[in-house]
Amino acid sequence: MGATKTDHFTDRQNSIATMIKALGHPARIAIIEYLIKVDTCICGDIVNELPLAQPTISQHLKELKNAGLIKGSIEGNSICYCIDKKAIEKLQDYFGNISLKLEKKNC
Amino acid sequence: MGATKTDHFTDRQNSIATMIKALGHPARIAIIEYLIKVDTCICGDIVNELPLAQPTISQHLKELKNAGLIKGSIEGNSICYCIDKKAIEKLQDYFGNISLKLEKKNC
DNA sequence: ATTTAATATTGCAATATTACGATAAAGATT
DNA sequence: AATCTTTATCGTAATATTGCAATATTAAAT
Repeated sequence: MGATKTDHFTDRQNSIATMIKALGHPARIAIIEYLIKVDTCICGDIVNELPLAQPTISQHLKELKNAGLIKGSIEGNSICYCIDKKAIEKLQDYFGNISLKLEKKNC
Repeated sequence: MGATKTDHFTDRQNSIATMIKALGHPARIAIIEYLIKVDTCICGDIVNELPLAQPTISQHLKELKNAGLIKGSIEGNSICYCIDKKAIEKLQDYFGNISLKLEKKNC
């Protein structure tokens, strides 16, 4: 095996898991945190910031983009990346809702 | 390769990524959501609920536990699992903080 | 038109993850 | 004590992820 059985879970569960999974790597956390700091930047900036090779950064950016966490707009030669606020809000809502539901419960 | 270069990121980044990563799988999302619904339960209940074999569920529970997202207390023969509120709050805070920082920015 | 700059893609090796059957471990039940 | 119940662990196959060198792509600059 090795393949996640996505067909056995709801679309919503798969969708939120995909989004969360994209953030479940320190390099991608670091990219997001760097983007928070600088607002927008190009791939090369991140390559200079993090100890990973350019293709690796490019791959991580692709994953973040596929998950909807960042947006990239072509700016002549380079691509200007930034965080998609809506995605972060979605995650915030998800965990906020869980917290709310847990308040009433005890364990 | 295939091994994450954890040594190149901060402890905080690695720690939050580990926690988030643990939730980045639909089965574990489903387990957490089931736990929210029933408050506490034993492994067997989850095995009955989800379309995965017992060893697979046990493995997912282990990962959630290692990440600090759930707690398990021995209850005679079985183990009573429940969500660790503090962990969820930590995640909520993390995304809440990001949202806050993003409010001031535009992209 | 050539060269330079910035990203993406390809191909590949190393490692990690997912899933499950078989089995072990440990307390409960008879 | 023997059996049942519940969960964990081991072993293993299939697949996915991570990381990078080499190369391709695309636009800018000369």
